[in-house]
Amino acid sequence: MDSKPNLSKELILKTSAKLFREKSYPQVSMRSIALELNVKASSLYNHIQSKDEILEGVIFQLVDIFMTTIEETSSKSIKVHDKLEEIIKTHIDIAVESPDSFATLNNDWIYLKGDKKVEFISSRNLYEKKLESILINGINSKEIRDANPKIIIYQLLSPLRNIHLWNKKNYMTTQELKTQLPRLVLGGVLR
Amino acid sequence: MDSKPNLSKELILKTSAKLFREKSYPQVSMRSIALELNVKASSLYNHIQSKDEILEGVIFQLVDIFMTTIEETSSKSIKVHDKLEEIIKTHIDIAVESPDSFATLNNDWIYLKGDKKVEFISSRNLYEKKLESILINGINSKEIRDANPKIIIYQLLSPLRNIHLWNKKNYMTTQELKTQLPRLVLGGVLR
DNA sequence: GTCTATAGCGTGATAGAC
DNA sequence: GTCTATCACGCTATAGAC
Repeated sequence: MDSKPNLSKELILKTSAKLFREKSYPQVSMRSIALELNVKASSLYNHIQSKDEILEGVIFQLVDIFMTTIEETSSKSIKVHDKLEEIIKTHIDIAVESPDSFATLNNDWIYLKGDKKVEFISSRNLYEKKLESILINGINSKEIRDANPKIIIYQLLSPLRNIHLWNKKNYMTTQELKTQLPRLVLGGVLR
Repeated sequence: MDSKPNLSKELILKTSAKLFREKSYPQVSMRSIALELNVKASSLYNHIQSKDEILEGVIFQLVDIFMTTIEETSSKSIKVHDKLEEIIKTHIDIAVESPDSFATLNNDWIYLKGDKKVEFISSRNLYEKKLESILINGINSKEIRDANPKIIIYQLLSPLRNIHLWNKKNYMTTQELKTQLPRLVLGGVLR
């Protein structure tokens, strides 16, 4: 950012997410966010109430998307295999489209405070419950290997929550990710 | 810790790792470490030089173990499948035996500074290189599905680096992890 | 709506008595 | 080797001029 842009909450969130990803939330000061935006730190407070509010904004923008899409996918009348593939592709889409917020969501949620932290953890638990019930359906219908569903969830979600790391290094294209990842991830799950 | 123990560097590292895991490195003050040990913060400095040194100690204890074991596994004359299984089991062992240090290694390495951060990243890259060359051997010998090795690494390492999270919730026993995880993880990889 | 100046606080670390 | 006291610093956030 060289010239002085029109400051807005949205711009502050976007810029902050980039810095949070690079250095993590506690290492990013209000001064450093302001510097990136070519203003003084005190100017930020005309658009946001606190540093916490920035973190909450970045994270819950994505939480809302994840919760909406898992709800939609859950309620579709399609095969379990297709539901899982849809979930995987949604993760890839979000990680590719908003890599900074995605990284912040996954790395910096611990720095949420009070109610917001509780809300985040509840949402995450609910997401995992939805996924678990899809998996249990798949186990019952013999579409999915009969293993502990908790382990399967962990086996599915761990790579998905790290896509931003691996994608950053440009080891592979988004297209390659989208074709190879579902096959590879689901290869150990389906039967 | 109720009574006053004999302070030592080892005890400080162990106690700190527990706190780092709970709250992350920047949120753990020297005062809070001291409180946990029933001493004053200034007393810690008779056993360690700085807060940074604590983090480095916790992390590199495990880095050394990982680097030694990957080296050993690499050079064994066994099937690729068995090498991968050994690597997975080593991760489980370390995560079960030293969950606090393991969590700190995976979550808080970004807070390393200067040379130590560089050294950490080099080690991690070297570890991944070793794993990659095992995988490439497996692809050549047709033991492993022909996919982008970088994606396979990511698919293998992501769950392994999160074992402490899932194990903490006691969803499954260590034994269950050791039997189910390799089968599940490798199911998508082997052919 | 942005600025300068500063309040108020918590931090890592040190000096020096015991 | 542990303590009390304290320094120096960087942080979030606010007050008030423009």
